[in-house]
Amino acid sequence: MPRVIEVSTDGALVASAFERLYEALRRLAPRDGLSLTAASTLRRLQLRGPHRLSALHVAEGVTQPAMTQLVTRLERDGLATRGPDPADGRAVVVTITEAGRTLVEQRRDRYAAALAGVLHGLAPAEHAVILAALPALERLAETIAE
Amino acid sequence: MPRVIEVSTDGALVASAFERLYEALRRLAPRDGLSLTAASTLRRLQLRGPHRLSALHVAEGVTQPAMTQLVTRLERDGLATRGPDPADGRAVVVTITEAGRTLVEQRRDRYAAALAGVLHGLAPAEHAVILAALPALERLAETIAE
DNA sequence: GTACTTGTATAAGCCAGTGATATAAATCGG
DNA sequence: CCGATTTATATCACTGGCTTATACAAGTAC
Repeated sequence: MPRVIEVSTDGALVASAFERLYEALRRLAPRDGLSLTAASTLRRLQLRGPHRLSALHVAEGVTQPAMTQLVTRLERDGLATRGPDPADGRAVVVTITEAGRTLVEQRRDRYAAALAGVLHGLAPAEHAVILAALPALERLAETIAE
Repeated sequence: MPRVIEVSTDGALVASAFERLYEALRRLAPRDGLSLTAASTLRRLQLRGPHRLSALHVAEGVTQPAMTQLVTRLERDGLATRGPDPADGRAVVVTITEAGRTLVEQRRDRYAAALAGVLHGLAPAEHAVILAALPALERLAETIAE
């Protein structure tokens, strides 16, 4: 049974806690008709600017047809636009619209408000230890994202 | 602009970090054809025993037809079974199968291994501060789940 | 026992993903 | 500079997973 005990124990501990946290965060997420991929793609477009469609499909970990269809829906809903790439006639450049930015900000605001409410229900010490762990958690996320 | 500054600032901080963490964890999740709801439902059945279909749909936050269909797929895939409720002729009791338990455990193991690998890449101090925050994060998850 | 309520199922429709394939633009070897 | 190949995107057919609306059978209340 023993095999790299320390690391695998930590992994199991963290996995168990993160499984529950993930489920909880899923329930906290705003229900405004954006799929997880749609929300993530919009955030990416807002934070890091226009992307080629192929860059988006790789970054979001979905197939290229899935991203083509997602961009079509985003465009139809006025959240993003397709444009040509002056440097490559085959490529499509996807850009977030003002409405898209507004939606991303609204989602973040609502999410933040919901989280603030929940944090409020914790003991000050619990609150503090979570705040203290945030930089490490962001590093963890960064590491996973490669 | 200022409105309950302290809490809303914490909420925004935590929201920003959790948004990224959530995305990262989503990428880390095993791709074995189980939807988020399917995985969550199986975990619930494993941890807390058989449930009536109506209890599952409420707990998982989906509509009743969605749960009927999910249970149908779980049954078809041999991961759960439908049974009668001796106390109520209308009700259906859903029970996880051995194959279902095995799948849940495999997922958790793979998830734990992946997380352990990532944690390994962090500095010891980061690792430690995350471990220290786990109980508070579990409490947070509990609070969200009501 | 009729009327109401509750638990589940069915139907129709949209969104979101897949693999296979098509097509146009770019690149490359001769 | 031209045919062959590669690259970027789109289209097609299909499945899964969710929704609302509705049907129906079993329990409950009078």
